[in-house]
Amino acid sequence: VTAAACADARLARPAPPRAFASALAGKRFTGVMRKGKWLRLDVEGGGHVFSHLGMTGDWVRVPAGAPEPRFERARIDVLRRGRTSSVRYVDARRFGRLIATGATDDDIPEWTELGPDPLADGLEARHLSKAFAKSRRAVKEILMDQRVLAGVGNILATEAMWMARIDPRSPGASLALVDTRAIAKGVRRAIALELAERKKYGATALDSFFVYGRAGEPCPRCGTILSSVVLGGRTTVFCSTCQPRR
DNA sequence: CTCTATGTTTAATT
DNA sequence: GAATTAAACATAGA
Repeated sequence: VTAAACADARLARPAPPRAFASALAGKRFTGVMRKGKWLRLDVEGGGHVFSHLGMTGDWVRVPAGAPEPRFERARIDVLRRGRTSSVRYVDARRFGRLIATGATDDDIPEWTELGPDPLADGLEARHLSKAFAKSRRAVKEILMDQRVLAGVGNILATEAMWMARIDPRSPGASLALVDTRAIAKGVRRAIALELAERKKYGATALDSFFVYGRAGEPCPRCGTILSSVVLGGRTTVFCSTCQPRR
């Protein structure tokens, strides 16, 4: 591996620190794991590389020696079976993270504090009950809390609440066990549906959501015009008729 | 020019 | 101290 640009923190712009490159050069990646929106690569001899794509980040593979893609922030060239391939981290808005930890460091708090990943670890209503109990926060904000569930963001949370037929503003503590079960099922279904869509149409920007991004359009279930509110700084679309408040 | 955007962190306020 | 809210980050595209 050879690597250029970027040590840790915010994909620092001006003069990229050398730490990233020196932590990786000549090493081998020995494993990879995903948890929620984070990716963790194991580096031979200890240490990790952590990657989070933020809103607009992406890893793209380009032929060796290809010109630098627009918005490239970091580059990793890998020698494999005698051939060099190049992966570039591109991120227009720079909300992503790319962190190389030293051999003596291990996991970073952003990784350690993540809750269970619904896809990899499964999701039981029991787990959500604990997070909902005693909380007055809006249930959708709790779902998006990465310490509660890893990987559920605005799209999945919005879709899951619509599937569960519950107003996303409902306080966590107001939910009955049946509600919690419906929400757990909604999260699982929203993930399964999105994965199926991606399998079918590839990783291009998706638009096949029931309610996300559809404020002002009729609810696909009952025809009511979909409403929009802001929860935890995120636009939240829901149906005021078939998602009653608890 | 104005508004919004698939996410998280941090400061300020209640 | 806990919880909530606003602001910040940086840029494209409508």
